[in-house]
Amino acid sequence: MIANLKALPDKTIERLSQYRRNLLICLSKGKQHIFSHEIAQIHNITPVQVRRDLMLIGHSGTLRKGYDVKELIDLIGRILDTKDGLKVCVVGIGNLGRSLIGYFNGRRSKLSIVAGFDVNPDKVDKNYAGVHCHHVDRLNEIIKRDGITIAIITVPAEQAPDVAEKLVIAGIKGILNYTPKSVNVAPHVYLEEYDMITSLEKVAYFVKRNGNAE
Amino acid sequence: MIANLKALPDKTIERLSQYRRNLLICLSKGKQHIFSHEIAQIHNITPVQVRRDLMLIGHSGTLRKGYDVKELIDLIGRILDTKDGLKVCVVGIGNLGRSLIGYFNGRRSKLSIVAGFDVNPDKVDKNYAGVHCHHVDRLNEIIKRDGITIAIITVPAEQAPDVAEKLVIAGIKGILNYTPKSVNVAPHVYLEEYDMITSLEKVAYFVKRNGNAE
DNA sequence: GTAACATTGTTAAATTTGTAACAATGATAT
DNA sequence: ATATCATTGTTACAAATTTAACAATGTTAC
Repeated sequence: MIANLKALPDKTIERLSQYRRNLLICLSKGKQHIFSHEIAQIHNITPVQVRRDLMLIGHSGTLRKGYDVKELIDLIGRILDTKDGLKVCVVGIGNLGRSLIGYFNGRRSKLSIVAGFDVNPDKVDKNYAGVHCHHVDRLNEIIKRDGITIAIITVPAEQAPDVAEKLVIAGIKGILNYTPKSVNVAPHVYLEEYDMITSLEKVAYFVKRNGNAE
Repeated sequence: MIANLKALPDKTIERLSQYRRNLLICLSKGKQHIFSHEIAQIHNITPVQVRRDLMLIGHSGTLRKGYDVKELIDLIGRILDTKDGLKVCVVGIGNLGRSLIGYFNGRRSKLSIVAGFDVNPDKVDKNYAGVHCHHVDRLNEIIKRDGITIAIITVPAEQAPDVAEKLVIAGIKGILNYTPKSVNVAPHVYLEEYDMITSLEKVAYFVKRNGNAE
């Protein structure tokens, strides 16, 4: 690895992922160079922030010509991706789980959802957008067999802590928990949690606030 | 309104929403008092942060007895909720849209999803978990008719900017955008964006990082 | 009744994140 | 050839958020 010895800020990582996605679209449209203010506009942020992020990853643009789109995509890839990619599983094949699988499939080459898990016998051994669904009882076995390192939890909230525990035992290194129930994991496991209800209540709060202010 | 004249920090709002959800569970189990460190443990945060949040909303606990669960729930309600509630619509009745509707229905009394929209004729005029799906062409009409103030966007990414624009014109006050495409809205409209791919790539980055460190 | 203690509420420090300011630079116009 | 200009890269500043420190206080144990 070249220069990313010091950890990049969380928020920069998030933005890099987003930059890349849109840069790929730009590239597919034949755009070869892009200015910081163009990237900024796409993402509703300031050009300064874009330049700062790119500075942090050590990318240099050309004065008056902007950044080379292809180079930038490659560099972000070297930061975000692993050489051989990582395998992901989804635990809980409800609407949300299926939505994630469908959303993802074929989009990002270096991350791939390779397995699903559910307790419902109607779902077990069926395929969802090309992903095979196993019974949760086989969690440990399949994760180890296939070398899966990342798991997404989309089961009913009550079951989340239990699932998380099993995932950690199975050797999972990163968890994305979409249930409203926070889970505990060993410190070496990276945990990211997101809860849609919270987001909606937050929006509601600010709508209420703006209304009061008028 | 009593004391929330000064805006509360974003993150505090998010946590309040989560506290309340778990406090309701505690209450239903008959627990009447709770300590800051108990709340903290549920949410994987520090007791200090909990106390600080509660300080900000002006709640007082009883020394050595903790916080009165019911009082706290009520106070958070006074901050987050509006008296008559707010109406929400979901634009895009795919897996994610349906997941949100199912997830939400009946859970929070003060926010209710009252309408869905889609372009697919197979979905139009059907019900999803009790929510009627209209054709997107009727967006403006229905939003105004029913007094909907909040919208969740779960359409394919390319269509997000266009949908957002229509929503703003229809008078929506808050938008929750779940597509990877960032949208522009007038400054008086509160916008929250979340992208699942970004979260997953972020988890992958930190998994990679932890691995390298070893 | 007194001392020890657990727990709260608050102020201060540290960290993280975003914004502004501006020098450096090379292309473009005249 | 020179001046102007747009744009980058970087440093310094500001705002938001988290963490630490600790005084205040009422409860419990003795």
